[in-house]
Order: sequence, then structure tokens, then C-alpha cells
Amino acid sequence: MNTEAPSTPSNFIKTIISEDVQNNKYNGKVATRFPPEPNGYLHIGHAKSICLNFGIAQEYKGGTCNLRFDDTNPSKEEIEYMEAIKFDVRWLGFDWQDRLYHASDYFDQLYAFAVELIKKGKAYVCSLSPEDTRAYRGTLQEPGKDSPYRNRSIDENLDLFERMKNGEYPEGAHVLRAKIDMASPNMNMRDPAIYRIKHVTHNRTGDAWPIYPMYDFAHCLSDSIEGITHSLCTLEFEDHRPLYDWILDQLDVPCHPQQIEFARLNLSYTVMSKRKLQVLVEQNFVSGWDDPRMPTIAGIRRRGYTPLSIRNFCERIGMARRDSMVDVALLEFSIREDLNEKAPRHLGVLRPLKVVIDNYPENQTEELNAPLHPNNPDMGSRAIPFSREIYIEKDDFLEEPPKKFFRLSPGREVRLRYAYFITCTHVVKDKTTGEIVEVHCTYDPATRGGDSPDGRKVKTTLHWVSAAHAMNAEVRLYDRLFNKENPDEGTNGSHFTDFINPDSLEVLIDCKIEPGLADAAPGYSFQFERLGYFCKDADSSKDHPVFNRTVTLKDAWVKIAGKEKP
RNA sequence: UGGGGCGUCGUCAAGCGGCUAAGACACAGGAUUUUGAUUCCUGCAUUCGGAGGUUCGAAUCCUCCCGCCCCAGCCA
Repeated sequence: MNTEAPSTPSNFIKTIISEDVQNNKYNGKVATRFPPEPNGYLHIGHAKSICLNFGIAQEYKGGTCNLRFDDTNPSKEEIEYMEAIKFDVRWLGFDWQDRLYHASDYFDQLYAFAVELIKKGKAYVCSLSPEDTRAYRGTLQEPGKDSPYRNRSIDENLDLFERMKNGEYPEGAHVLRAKIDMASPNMNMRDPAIYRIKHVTHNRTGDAWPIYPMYDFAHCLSDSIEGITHSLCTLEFEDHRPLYDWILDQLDVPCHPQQIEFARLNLSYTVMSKRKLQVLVEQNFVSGWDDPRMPTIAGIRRRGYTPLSIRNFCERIGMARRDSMVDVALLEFSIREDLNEKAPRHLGVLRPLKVVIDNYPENQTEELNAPLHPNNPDMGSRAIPFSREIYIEKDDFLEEPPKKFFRLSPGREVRLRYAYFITCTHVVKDKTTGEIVEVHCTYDPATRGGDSPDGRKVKTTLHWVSAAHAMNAEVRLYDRLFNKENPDEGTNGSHFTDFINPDSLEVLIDCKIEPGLADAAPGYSFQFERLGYFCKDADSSKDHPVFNRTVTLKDAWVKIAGKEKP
């Protein structure tokens, strides 16, 4: 344990909850819930909410967090999504134990609450068409008008509602509405619909119900039924809070949870709405919901992000009520931080350039010992083969180097990582194209392992791989999906897809990797030294390994090289 | 122009009337380095959207103004 008091980043929600606990507001209990609608895949924004809700449950003694599917709209929801959501929440490292719930578990109770509301004269069956309902609602600055059905008798409402439940009417014929105030400046209070007719099979309740409760009715009551103390949601539901409270106030409910809103997460260079992510998938801008460029949990996972890195990220971005745009650099920092510590190191060449070491014995091969992590000997080491012909990175050789270029060039000596010092003697070019096809070098046998006995220094160390022993591999280099920091921020009539980065994916099929890496399991996360963190993709086959670049290493050279240019 | 929110460093974000306005990312220098990585130092808001006011004292309280976000689904 640390000696210093943990500097738990405080936020306004924890401040409120701590006060409530201190005041014994809910008998000192803290119960939260994560309530996704199973109509799509979870994204990094949901991760913020998951970490918040489950995190609070962990932080307070006896705290709990339920996983509840808000499955009140069977026309949009699917079992497939429920399974994917459960997988993602678990993968992030959270556990709802035996508290997996569904709003549909409460359909009977919800129906009974609706009947109670009718009996109290607080709800009525309205038979206005959807179009008329809209017309009667008024506008933002003008009050609405009472529905002509607003004063139906309780008995008539009870009868009609029961017949709605019995499936006697077509969709749109009637709707159950809360009787509140058609002149309220808050649109949500203008007699909102709380039940609608939908002759749709529900994936859990089948055809038992031809009517389904609306979010505003189902959510607060589900919270109450589950004994939730703090109902945390995003800012756009703030205007719904009066309705949330109104419903619970009318009914004889187990408890009255407190709704608290926070700002949703926006990440630079990506989009976050389910609708937009769906467009990216459906119009094939990406390969699917788990495309490594997607901000979905599935995509981020396939990209090679770890659960811990995402939890740390969510902790770092904080919690507030102001709209904000978090720099994607913070996400990248979080994954580098985790992988720097944990990822084994390997050697791989993305764009191979052949190097022939002229003074190295023709048919000799030797095994060199290379630690799996230079800063952590406990991770062990592996042997890597070395021979006369090797590959180095094309970027690591320049025939005419600029001032600050430390890498290989004619006459210059560099170190091969964990191998030898080599000095470039000359190059061989393709006669027609002039392209360098081979770099010739000599090596110093005394520098085996990478140390020079005479203490002479070398400016840099290159990664390499033995040509005869290397495995071929496909490497997918990912970059940000959009060129614009905020793709949503359209300039007159532009569409967010206009800002898609055409270079967000570069596929390299002629990569050379150290042998042994081919046997790694899908999901294996490691560092290609000097290049970045990568992970093996599930698309890999026995003789065709595929690697995804999770994130590059920080690279001072690209900055220097960038400055030299203009 | 109805209602509800929000404006503190390039980006997040603490701060809740009283020491020099936390911290992180980013950025810029320097040291160490067999990854131009990591690590390690150092620097980075005399000022809190603006203007007035209250107070011995204001980012924190009051007034006005400016800007941004959300709401007119039988979606969540």
C-alpha cells in the first residue's frame, strides 16, 4: 500500500454521494446501475459511464452496480447486442455478479403502475393520431393544447388501456399519456406518452405484450424497483428529471433514486453517436463494428488496447457537466503507459531493405540472446538468429543524410540491436530505377551483443531481422479515422464522412518478423522495437500472421524531420 | 424569441470567500539510455468569458452583458 493518502480524483458526483452517505440518506447505501439499450455496440463513451457506475460501487462500502438492459423498444433491440455488451463490460473488468436485469423483467409491475396512475386520474388514454399529437404539443415558445381525450373517465381509461394490452387496437390508435401540463415550458411535461402500442415480438417476452412502456416511464420505475440510490445519466436527460421525479412522486414506489447528469465523452478525431458509427459500418468506411479504427469497445480491443488502459483513461478525463472534447492523445498516452510496462519486445521490419554483411561467413548462423524487456529482466529473453544477410527498415538508411539523421548511411557505423556494430561500405542500385536494392556493410566481430570493447560510441541502434530466418507477415497500420478534430462540426452542408482520413489504414504485406512470433496467439500484444505496439489479429492463419498497430512509440525523429522540411 | 444547462492553461480538470489558481495530457528545454522509446529533472494561467458591484479580501457572493450546448419521437 502507498504511504501517501490516495489522491482519489474527486468529482461532483462522488461529492454528492459522499454527502448522502454521510447523511445516511439511503440508509448509507450506494446502488448504481449501467443501463444500456441493447440496440448497438458499446463505445468508449459508454466506457466512461461503466467506469463511473461500477467504479462508484467499488469505492463505497457495500456499493453495488447492476447491469440493466433498457429493452423497452423491441423493434430496435437484439439479443446479439446484449451478448456483446455483457462481453464488453466484463472485458473492461467489471462484474455485476447476479444482478443482471432487464426493464422487460418489470413489464408486469410497470403495467400495474400505469393502472395505478390511471386510477389516480394522473394518466389517460389519448386517441389522437401521431400527427395531431405533435400539433397539440405546441412549440418551444408556445404552449400546447389539451388533447380532446384528456378528460376521459377513469373507468373508460381503464377499459381502453386494458384493451390496448389485450391487443385489440392497431399501432398508433391509442397511447397512454401522463396527465401533467400541456402548457409547461418543459416539453417533457406536456402530457408525455408513457405506453404505446407495438405489435412487435420482444426478444425476451415474445408476443406477451402488444404495448410497451416508454423510456421515461420505465426507467425511473426500474431504478426504483432495483433500489437504485443514484441514477447517473448524461446531460441530455436533464430536462427529463422533472418527469422522472413526477412519476415516482405519484406512485407508491419502493424508493426515489436521485438522477444526476454528467457530460458525455467526446473524443477528438472521431465520432461517437451510434447512428454515425452505424453509417461508417453500413457504408463500408470501416470493416465492421470491431474495425480497429472504431471507437467501439470491440474496435479498441481489436486494436490492442487493454482494459486497464481504458479504465485509467476514464479516470484521467474526469467528470464534469461542461461539454468538452478530450484529446485522443490522452487515450494514446494511456495505452503506451500500460504497454510500455507490460509488452514484451520483438524485432520486426515493416519495409524491408536488404543488408549484406560482406565480412560475415557465408553459411554461418548464430543465436543471439535478446531480453524480452530491457527494463525488466524478469520477463526473460529469447534467442534470435543472425546471419550474413539481414533486413533493416528502409527509413533507417539514407544515402545522403541530413544533419540530424543518426541512422545508417555510407561510411557510418551503427549498432544492430543485441547484435553487432556494422559500417556501411556501399550500396547496390537497380540499374533502371536507381532504387537502392542492397546495402553492403562490414561488421565488427568484437561487438557481439552490441557492446564495443574499446568503448567507442555509435549514434543509434537499428532493429533488424535475419533474412534467411525471417517470417513474412502482414501488418496493418492504423491512424485516426478523421482528419478533422471534430467531424461533427460541419461547415455549411458538409457531412461528417467528408472528413474521413483516406490514409487511416495502410496495409503492409511484405513485412519481415523474427521467427517465433508467428506462433503467438491472437490478441498477443507486444512492441516491435522502435516502431510501436502491435497485437496479433484474429485474421491470422498459421502461415499468414497479421498484426495490428495499436499505437506508435513517441517519435522525436518525426518531429525533427518535420521541422527540417519547410 | 419558452425552458434547462455550461463557460478556469493548447486539451481535460481541481478549486465551494483568505497561503505564490492542484494535477494529467500536450508542448519546450536538459540529463541518462544498446528502442531518437522508457526514466529523470526544469519550464509552461499575476489570472479564472466580459463589465460593474459587495467585502479588509472574490475564480468562488450579487447584477447586467456575451458565447456555447440540450429540448417540440407513439427513440433511449
